[in-house]
Amino acid sequence: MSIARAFNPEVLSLRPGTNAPGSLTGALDMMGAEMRFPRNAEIFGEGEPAEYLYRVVRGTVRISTLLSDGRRQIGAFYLPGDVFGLEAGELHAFSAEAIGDTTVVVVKRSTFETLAVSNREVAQELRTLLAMHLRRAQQHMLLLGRKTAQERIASFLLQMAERAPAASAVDLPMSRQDIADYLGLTIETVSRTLTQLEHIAAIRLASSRHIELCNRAALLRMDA
Amino acid sequence: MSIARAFNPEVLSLRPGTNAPGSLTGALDMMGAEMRFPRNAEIFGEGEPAEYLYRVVRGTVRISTLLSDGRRQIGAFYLPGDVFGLEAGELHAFSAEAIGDTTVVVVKRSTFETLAVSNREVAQELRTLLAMHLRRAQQHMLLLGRKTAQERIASFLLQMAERAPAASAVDLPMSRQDIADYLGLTIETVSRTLTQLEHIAAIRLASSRHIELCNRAALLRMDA
DNA sequence: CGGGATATTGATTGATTTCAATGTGAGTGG
DNA sequence: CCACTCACATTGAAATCAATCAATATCCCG
Repeated sequence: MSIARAFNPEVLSLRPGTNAPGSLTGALDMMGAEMRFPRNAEIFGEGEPAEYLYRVVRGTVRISTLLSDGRRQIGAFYLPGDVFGLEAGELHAFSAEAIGDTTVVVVKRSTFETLAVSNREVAQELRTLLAMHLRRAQQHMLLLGRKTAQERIASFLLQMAERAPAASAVDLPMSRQDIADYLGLTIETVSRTLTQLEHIAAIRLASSRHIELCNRAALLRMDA
Repeated sequence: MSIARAFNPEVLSLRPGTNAPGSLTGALDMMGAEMRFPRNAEIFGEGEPAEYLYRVVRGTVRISTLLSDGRRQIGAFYLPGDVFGLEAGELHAFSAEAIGDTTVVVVKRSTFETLAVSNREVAQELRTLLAMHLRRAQQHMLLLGRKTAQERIASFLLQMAERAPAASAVDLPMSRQDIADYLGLTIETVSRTLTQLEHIAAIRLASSRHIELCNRAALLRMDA
């Protein structure tokens, strides 16, 4: 049983609203219950009913699926501000786990669907959100399909940098294994490729989780 | 300039409606202008404004993007009945081409967006459609990430079979190159893997475009 | 019956995986 | 404060799968 369902979000205290009513993320903040998940806790599992919509407040979330023999594909990482948990059908196609201690706000999906019926702004936002997820999935597809290890790592670093406070360095919340499973590589290849990028002075590995992008142009060139 | 814009769909004669008003595909059929594209014609190009929504009537469509050095990734194939052309932003992230002679119906996106505002059924359908595309993209991601050539081909064949009239055989509208670019493999690997599957009697290559699935269980086992 | 595009098959190369060992860093308890 | 430990990361050597290079083969169409 996932931790998400061990609690009942509805009975948790509501947090005071912080912004525009009517907007989806606003509604999430206003009506959402805050939940905390420790490192590696499951937020929802593959195949479980998709009852809630989530927004990351602090920490990082990964969604993933397992192949029968244990190979894992990570579908996306969600950073603070990201909304996740939207699904095509009634069931989650991926499972979601906290990477490191993570706080999310949660609202019932049905709440939104009700809202969307009367509130065209929310309906529009739900569509925009879905479209954004679709675009990201397509981008990820491109990355997995025909790129070399070096290109994948370069794309990944640039992608993370886009979302980082400082564009010239990234703090990776996830392990090498997570990166590998996201990029369709092995942990060894990720490690080797990073060292290789350091050798050509495209990056600097300040520590294993903190990477400085010394030569953004070089990375962009690799991004193909 | 893409052929799609060489015509103006609005001046083409409207076809009589054939079904439920209010439904999205119904509206597409009713209000949509029919357009024909010869083999390999571009329906829309990457980076062009996403002004229309399309539905395949006859034929097959592929959406693809090119990497800088010519590598191509096919994002999806659309068969008769499929709706495509929805986009996150204002611009197409992929280009779309007809595989073989193809007929589509087209409506302006703005028409739908107007409709969606007043008609919650259409709004709901747009969301469902987006969600379906997202699910497919995620599925495709899985296929590209950590699967062997054999697993990719098996998945692909099963996926095509699901949509075929007879589940025990598939007629492939696309070339080996298209399959390769969809699966992130080379044409040679696709070809070799198909012969290999024939050798183990999982399939039979009646002709290069017509494949009989002799042993669905074996393919499912490979699907991992 | 060409002729060009499409597909298959073969030989070889090469990138990434796999197997294996070593290194590093954070947290714990002595 | 240091030694210990465990998880995580890096590095090395060998094996493997798919890509590449190259040659036929087949199909479709005029």
